[in-house]
Amino acid sequence: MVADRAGVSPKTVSRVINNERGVRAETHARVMAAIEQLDYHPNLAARGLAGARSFLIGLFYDKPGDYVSEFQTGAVQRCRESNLHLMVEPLEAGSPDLGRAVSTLIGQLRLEGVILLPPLSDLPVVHTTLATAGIPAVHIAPMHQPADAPSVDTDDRTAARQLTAELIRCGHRRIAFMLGRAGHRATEQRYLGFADAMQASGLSIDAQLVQTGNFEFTDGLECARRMLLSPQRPSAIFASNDDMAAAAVCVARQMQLALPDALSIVGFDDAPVATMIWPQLSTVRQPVRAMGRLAADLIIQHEPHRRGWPQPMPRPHLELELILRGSIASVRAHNA
Amino acid sequence: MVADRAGVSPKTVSRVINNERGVRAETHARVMAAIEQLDYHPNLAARGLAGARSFLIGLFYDKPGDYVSEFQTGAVQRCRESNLHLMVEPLEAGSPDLGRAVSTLIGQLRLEGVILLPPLSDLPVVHTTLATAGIPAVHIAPMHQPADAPSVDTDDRTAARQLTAELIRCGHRRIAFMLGRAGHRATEQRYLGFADAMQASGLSIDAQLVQTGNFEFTDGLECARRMLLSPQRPSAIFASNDDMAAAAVCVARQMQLALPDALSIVGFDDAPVATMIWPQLSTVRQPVRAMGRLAADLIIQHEPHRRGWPQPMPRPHLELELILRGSIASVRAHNA
DNA sequence: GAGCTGATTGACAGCGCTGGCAATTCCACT
DNA sequence: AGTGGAATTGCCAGCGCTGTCAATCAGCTC
Repeated sequence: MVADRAGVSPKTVSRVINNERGVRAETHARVMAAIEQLDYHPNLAARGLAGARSFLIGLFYDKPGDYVSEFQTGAVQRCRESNLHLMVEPLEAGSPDLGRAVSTLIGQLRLEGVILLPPLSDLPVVHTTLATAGIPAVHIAPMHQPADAPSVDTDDRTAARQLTAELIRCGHRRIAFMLGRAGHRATEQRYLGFADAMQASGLSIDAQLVQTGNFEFTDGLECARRMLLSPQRPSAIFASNDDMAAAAVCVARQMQLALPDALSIVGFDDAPVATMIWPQLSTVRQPVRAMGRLAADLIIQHEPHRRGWPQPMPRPHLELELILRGSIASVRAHNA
Repeated sequence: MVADRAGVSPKTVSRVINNERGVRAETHARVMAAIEQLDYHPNLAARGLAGARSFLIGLFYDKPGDYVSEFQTGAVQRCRESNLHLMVEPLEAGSPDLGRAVSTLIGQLRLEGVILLPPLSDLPVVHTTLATAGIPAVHIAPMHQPADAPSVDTDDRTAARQLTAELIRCGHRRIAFMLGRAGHRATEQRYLGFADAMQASGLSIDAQLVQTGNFEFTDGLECARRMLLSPQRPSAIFASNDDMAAAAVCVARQMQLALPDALSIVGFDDAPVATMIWPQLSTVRQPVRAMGRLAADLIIQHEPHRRGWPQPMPRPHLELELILRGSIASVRAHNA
């Protein structure tokens, strides 16, 4: 069809579409014109079948949420630049036949690569199944970086250190820390950053003031209560995410504490809730969309050559952005 | 491969996979066993190419967010039951070459159907492009229901009426209303429901107490301020979504109003923020995941026959769930 | 047991494109 | 003009399945 109109063979049209070299400029133009006029769109399935590829990248996630949506938007953007498409697949991290589910997906779709959002990025079944099938996978913020696959991370530790340092700079000495879910890289890194800053300033961490909140708002309520009821109340709370920080705000309010003067609260993620409460949360913004973009990029960079990953294994760390808002106040002399 | 092992022709394997009738039970079992043993997964691209279909449904959205992620999860669930896959595609509602983008997508992917999330569900370009290509589309909560395509809606009007009635039952008489963005079906329906309830109780709506907030938190702040500064302060505020309701909470707090006693506030959507502030918002929960499921279902029901949509055009309305939480208080005698 | 009908099954071509080559064209240089 | 080598282009087969239709088979009837 297009070939006829351009007066060339189908193969030449194929060459133009795939941007192969060795097509005379004049021919190229003629073909492009024909494509344009006929509003021709090559059939992905046929291209895939003939070329033994799929033009598909998978994005596997567990729980839906803001994060997923934002991440996938970034990933799709990058995919488009290379004429690929993103296949989103919710997967149950706890399911017993997760492995089977994954192998069905990759078997049917012949995905060219897969992006794993946490906590899937830490499940051995997923990793093994993918590796066995020879499908390149990029792990997002994994707890344990796989030796044979790249990962995309953010430097949570540094950001947590900086945010803690800011609290210290404002005169806070007793700072409570609310941990996220065990087994998440973020949980570990954010705590380490907090500890770094405390240690650097010669401050001790009161074990009573470190509570585990699993990243959930409701857990955060409980943690905050325990913290604020402790004999020596902290002057600041660092929550590992904004949901829990919001919980701390609620509890403080119920206890009639004047915010932020009587209690500074900071979170992490810059979730929507961070700016929907008063005082607005100081927090750390994650470049989620950029991470999606980068993850897709790693897959795409890898793809054309079909060799292993470049060495050293790419492990980009994206920078986080400190967002200081009204939830931090300086400690008055009598509190310090 | 599988055919050999089962001692049948490839065509019979195909029949089994596609669940076609006319395969003897014994043969069917033999093929299934072979499939199982070989861990065989049919190649989607090949199936698509040969069968002139794609096994792909598109989900087009504009802005990422919680809603999208939740919706798509429901849609994928339904797709899996029919061995289909969901292709998510962020599209810029404002872009001048939106039409071209859509036609490229459907041209390449040969989507079997498309689900349009608002505001895309109201853009004529999208609808026309899809219709021209003969691709079934389901419009989610469109402002104007297209005559030739089904839509999935929620009964916002009824829910808004019920929630307003609840406020009235608690003794509220002066109730302010915060409108969403103009041109959204939700904006209109929620207001109408509010007006229904007011009228049913013989209450008048003070024009000063109806403000437009565009569904944004920041706009909500401004609206709430105007409402609460008005000569006769309302005893309750109905915000068209939870983000704006959260804004009202913030403003009320800054004005030292005791919540919920001095001011009741209700929202809509049951967004995450609804339970992350104090008092927790009374609101209306949208069955987002169920909507995703249903939208996919409509496409899938339509597909096998390749005829037009059934008549009358399916326009399911899902029920919303009233969620009553702490943000509503009864009006004291002296306020009423 | 022949004959007939409907249920199963298989043979074959082809979906729309891309690899792997062979054929052709182009161009610089003798 | 003749020649060799590189640059273009086309031919052919086939990717892994399914649509079509013909072939075969099982179960009955007489």
